Amino acid sequence: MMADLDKYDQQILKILQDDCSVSIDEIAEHVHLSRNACWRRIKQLENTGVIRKRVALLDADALDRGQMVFVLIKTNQHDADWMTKFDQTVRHLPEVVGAYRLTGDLDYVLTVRVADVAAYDRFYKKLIARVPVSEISASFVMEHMKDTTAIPIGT
Amino acid sequence: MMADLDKYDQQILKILQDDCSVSIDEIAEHVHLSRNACWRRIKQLENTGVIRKRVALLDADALDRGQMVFVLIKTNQHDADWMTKFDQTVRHLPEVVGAYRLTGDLDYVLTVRVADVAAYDRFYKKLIARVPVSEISASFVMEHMKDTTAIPIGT
DNA sequence: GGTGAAAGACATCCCAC
DNA sequence: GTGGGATGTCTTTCACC
Repeated sequence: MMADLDKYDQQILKILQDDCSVSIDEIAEHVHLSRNACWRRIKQLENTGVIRKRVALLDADALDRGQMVFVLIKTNQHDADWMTKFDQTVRHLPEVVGAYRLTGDLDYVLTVRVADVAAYDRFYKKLIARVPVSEISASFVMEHMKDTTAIPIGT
Repeated sequence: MMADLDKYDQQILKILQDDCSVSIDEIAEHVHLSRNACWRRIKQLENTGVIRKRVALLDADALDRGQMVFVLIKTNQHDADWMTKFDQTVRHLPEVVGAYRLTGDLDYVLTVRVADVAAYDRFYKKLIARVPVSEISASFVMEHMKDTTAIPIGT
């Protein structure tokens, strides 16, 4: 799976996943390549899908979504129908920003963004109205110690 | 906490958190404002911190970090010293991309990005060598059903 | 890989409303 | 707050070493 990325590519990626608003000239200066060489590499990284997209990260508090919640879920219905329903439900509920199927004791974990505990309760009622789950527990985030979209490179 | 963002600001933010490489002209066209009005609004959203940063999202597989792991942690040492040590440990371990202190039965959850199960084991050994935890369990992500950095707006 | 040059797109800022 | 227009910077694409 690992594309063959040399140290120049890795350096470029490190910069861009921290701040993609820097100009190509600045990148070229940091990695000690010409502007053109940098540009060509970035284009290729985009075309090969190593760079998936460029997005703005917003302040959740400013948008009244300051409360992040981890929702741990177990099911007793391990059939394809239930899975499809669950899948569609979490995709459509806007509060859900992450949904993962897991190994181990847990079956699923959701990451949910809401304004406050009351808003979570409304979300919870919506969720269980649409798909039955045998066990569900919410853990509210009290402190974000670390939270990055940057993937560790070369460590 | 909620900044007073009108529908124009909200539309602009929706576009940028999905793709920040679009030009201001395109945004202006979509929200039916002049290029200038859009530009001023974006600058203000940046200055007030509603737009925190702009980043490139990379393909974890291409960087050999395709395995995401949720690490659920409980401690029996609820003192400030332990907390400081734990905090510093997760901040310095590059595999950790998210670390959250929670309410409820769990104390902490980490999101970790590694190449595979063997790499997780190496991480696990590093972690417990640096800070004692009374209970720790790893759940490996089998399927990413949803995974977005976009914060739900106006829903 | 590098240079330079040229075209156009783009962000930026001043002005008037 | 809005839009129009001038300006300079940047990206993008050449051809070529």
